Amino acid sequence: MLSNLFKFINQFVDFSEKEIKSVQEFVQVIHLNKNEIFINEGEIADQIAFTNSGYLRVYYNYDGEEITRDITPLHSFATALSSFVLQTPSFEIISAITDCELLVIKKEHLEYLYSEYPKWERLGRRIIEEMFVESQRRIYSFITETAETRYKRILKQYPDMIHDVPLKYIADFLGIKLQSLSRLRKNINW
Amino acid sequence: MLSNLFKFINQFVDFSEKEIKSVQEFVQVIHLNKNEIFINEGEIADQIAFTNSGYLRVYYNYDGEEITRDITPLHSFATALSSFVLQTPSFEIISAITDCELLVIKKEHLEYLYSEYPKWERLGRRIIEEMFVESQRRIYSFITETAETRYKRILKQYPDMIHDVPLKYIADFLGIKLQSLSRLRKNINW
DNA sequence: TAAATAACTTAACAAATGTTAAATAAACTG
DNA sequence: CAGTTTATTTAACATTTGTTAAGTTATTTA
Repeated sequence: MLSNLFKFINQFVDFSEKEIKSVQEFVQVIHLNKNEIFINEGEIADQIAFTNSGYLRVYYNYDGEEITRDITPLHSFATALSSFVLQTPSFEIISAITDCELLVIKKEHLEYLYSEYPKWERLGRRIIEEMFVESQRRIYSFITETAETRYKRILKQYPDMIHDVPLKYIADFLGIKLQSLSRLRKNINW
Repeated sequence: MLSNLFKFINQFVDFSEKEIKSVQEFVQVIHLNKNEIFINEGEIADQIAFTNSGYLRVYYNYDGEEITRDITPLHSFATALSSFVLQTPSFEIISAITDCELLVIKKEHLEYLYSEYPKWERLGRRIIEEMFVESQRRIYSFITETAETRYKRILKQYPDMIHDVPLKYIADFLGIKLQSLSRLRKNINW
């Protein structure tokens, strides 16, 4: 059940048997059905999820419309980040695009692990660093690439995503409208 | 000399006198003239800078052109992040837009502080979290806002920047061409 | 200070993306 | 399976941004 998580974690730090054990009492497995909400608007995000299976999306309401800012790839972490970090009410909503199995840990438990096990603090920092690098990469792609190139990049980087995630969410993720994505797909130049 | 840095640090953690002292032996003050390079392409970024005064830009060569991905606000941290984190050759270049005074710490010293003082690890994590939140905010603005709105946001968020930073860099930062920024400034709708 | 370079603006036309409004296709639900 | 909802496509026209090629203004340097 936790093996994907451990595989992920071991990319960043070497955990002893005991340190690995330390997580088990805090991690909770939850299942979300498609369209179920993990973190709602106005709530203070007190949990972070590792996606064991399925896709989540991070979106927010803007002018009466839902705008998807992020789609979490498989086996990655997701939370309403600014709410989680600053403990302020979330303007972001996180919900399940497909049925999901999540490994969830509460912020207070994470803080406990941070203070009790230095390697956990290190892990937290390394994961955030990694997410930050990816986020910067995405900014690059908004600055230099066309929507078509960004779309091809998704196909390459997350080939499974296209099967399970509706195009309207992918369009948002790319920063264009659904209709523009549809047109772009038709005229795509391989 | 270090007071801006301490002010910045104390937003995130409470350092004791002794912990504050721990930084002083590792922080080096350097001055860059306008256009001088702090981290070059191909180099492995082994330092991170706090901008005590002046503006840096992070850019890279793309198709023979320089593309500015980031302009560091005053009193913030800058490095070629993915190179610094992964210790791989940097494709990014960091250079001084204006004369700069930087407080610089080497990665090895930072790692030492991380391992020796848990609060430093915490500080590192908190600062990265903060940078990550800002980076996500920027992705939002690429997805939902027009270039005009993004430009107005810079004016509001960093009112001094406009005096010291050439528009060509700001245009890159906004993800548009210089000429488009110029047109947008003319037609701006307040 | 004159010449040179860099920064910024303008304009005409091209390309990309948005908007509105529909039609079709696919997936759910009773 | 029929009806309904959701997903996707298409098309015409509008708006935004890019491209190219100038020009003007400001700043730097000999």
